[in-house]
Amino acid sequence: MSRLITECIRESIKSVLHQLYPECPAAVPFTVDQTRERKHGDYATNLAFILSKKLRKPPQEIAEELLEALTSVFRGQAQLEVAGKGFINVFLEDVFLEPFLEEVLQEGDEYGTIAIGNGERVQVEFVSVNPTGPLHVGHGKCAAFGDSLAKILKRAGYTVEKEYYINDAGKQIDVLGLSLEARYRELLGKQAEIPSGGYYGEYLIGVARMLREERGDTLLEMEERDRNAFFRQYAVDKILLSIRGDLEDFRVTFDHWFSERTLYENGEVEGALDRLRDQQHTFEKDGALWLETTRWGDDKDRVLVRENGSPTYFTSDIAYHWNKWKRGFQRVIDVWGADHHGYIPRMRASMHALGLPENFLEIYIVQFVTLLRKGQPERMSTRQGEFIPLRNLIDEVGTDVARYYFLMRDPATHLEFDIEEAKKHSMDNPVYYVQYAHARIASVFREARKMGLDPERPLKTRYVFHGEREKELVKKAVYFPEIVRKSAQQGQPYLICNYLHDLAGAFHAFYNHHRILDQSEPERTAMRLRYCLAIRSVLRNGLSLLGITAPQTM
RNA sequence: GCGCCCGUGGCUCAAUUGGAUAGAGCAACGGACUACGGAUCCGUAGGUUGGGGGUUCGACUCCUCCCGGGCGCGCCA
Repeated sequence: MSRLITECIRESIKSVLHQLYPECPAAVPFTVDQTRERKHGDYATNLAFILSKKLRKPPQEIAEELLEALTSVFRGQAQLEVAGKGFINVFLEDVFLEPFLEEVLQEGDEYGTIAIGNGERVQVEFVSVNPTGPLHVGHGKCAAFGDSLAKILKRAGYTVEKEYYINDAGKQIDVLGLSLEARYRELLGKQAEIPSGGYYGEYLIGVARMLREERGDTLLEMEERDRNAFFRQYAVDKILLSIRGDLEDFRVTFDHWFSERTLYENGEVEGALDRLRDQQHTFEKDGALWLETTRWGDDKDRVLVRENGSPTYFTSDIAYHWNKWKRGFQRVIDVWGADHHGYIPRMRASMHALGLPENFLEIYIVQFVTLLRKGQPERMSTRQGEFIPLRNLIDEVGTDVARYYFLMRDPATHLEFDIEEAKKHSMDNPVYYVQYAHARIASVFREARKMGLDPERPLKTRYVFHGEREKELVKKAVYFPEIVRKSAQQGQPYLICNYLHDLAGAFHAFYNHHRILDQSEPERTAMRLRYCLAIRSVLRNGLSLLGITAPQTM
């Protein structure tokens, strides 16, 4: 389990706080964090500003009062100063960093594991694309995000399960079956037409070919009801198979694939309806059954059961989330494409109607991707067939690059993805920049072994930092657990990307300014090898949270 | 029309969630050790944070009104 430097500093500050101001409540919400500028020290706290309101004294005065006590608490570990209008800056001594550096080396691949999740059971549901066509690039962004978020939450101490919800019921699937049937008939030289609102994509022709190969023309004689059911199921199975294959090549896997149809088959849709009726949140109008979602801020009430007696998609979705609750998850995360954001209010309302806790459902909205190719934007829409399959992107730029580009930004913002730029093997490309740092360390280790040196050998002396660059590098490396925490709390993998890029930069600078392997300076060489070992662990662990490889050579 | 998201150097994005003089990478320009991988490093230039008003010790961040862009507003899923 990795320790957090900021927590360490906070604890020391808290002890002083109790001595000096016993009247203050235990939980004063002050922050300790890295400074933006070197001259402000390594860490700074805004404690004096926070206390100023309670104590009715100017921040600067309070900071001065605190300084003496703090200085003695941190003696030998750090130097302190009051600066600005009341900031207390912390300048760490080298010895302070030593145990944290040792921790990286000891924990290795486990470094960065923290315990904020307390084993809480969390489910992340993402992608969940209708099995009516292949995955496109926008789905790829959702896939990378959900997968990485799950990894990060796991690292932060949550018990995480990943799930894909298969929408294998409803009208769209009926239309899909009919579309496949039309393609099948075409292949057999029969008159056929794809129904309106149907699926014209070429992939269905491929599916139809497989079908012809397996069954010849025997399906034409089937009874209509059986035939429809058969085409539906066949289309869903084959398309799901290809979706699963694409996801695997994108290194995205799921713990569960949950079928919407089973909710109907097991009576869970009825069960959810009963529950909603019992809670008195439904009413009948125009022959349909409604949920009064406006009660919780939706702009309209929503239909649960149509006039013709069949439940809406909304209803099965409520049943699905009720099912998640019954499975014992304390929190569920839904990752949705931006086109579904209008769906949020009714979904939240339905959670209230079921009587579930306020924070049970968390929804992340992933904005669209604009693919650029030589300045030309390429739009995508599943319905019109003018989409770019995720498969093509993987084939063109590779999984590492695609995942990094999807993850390097807040998913709530529109992403510009320039394919030509992403293909360049140069410093334009942040993925390679980070991976190169890792490969470089591997290369240094290969050289070291040739010289008979073992980077894993523990140090016999104390660490000494030769210059600011070295210290800077180590300081950044041991900040990793902090980044894992922030990233988990905010649900933001991009913080990991930014951090890794920054750490790689610090390493490249270090590498260019210092000779690591120097036979005339064996002790310094040993220390630097230890730093490299630590950086390698952090780079590796960080990349693994993104689902990106850490190569030995490039 | 209503709702949600977004607006930061020429381009793509940060800014520790209200903290100190708004930082990086591309692109531009100028440089780097006959040694560990030059896919690297060092430096220069570039800003009224879309605009106005407000809240306070302090605003890119919060409130309000405009402007511009994206998405949504089915008894579809």
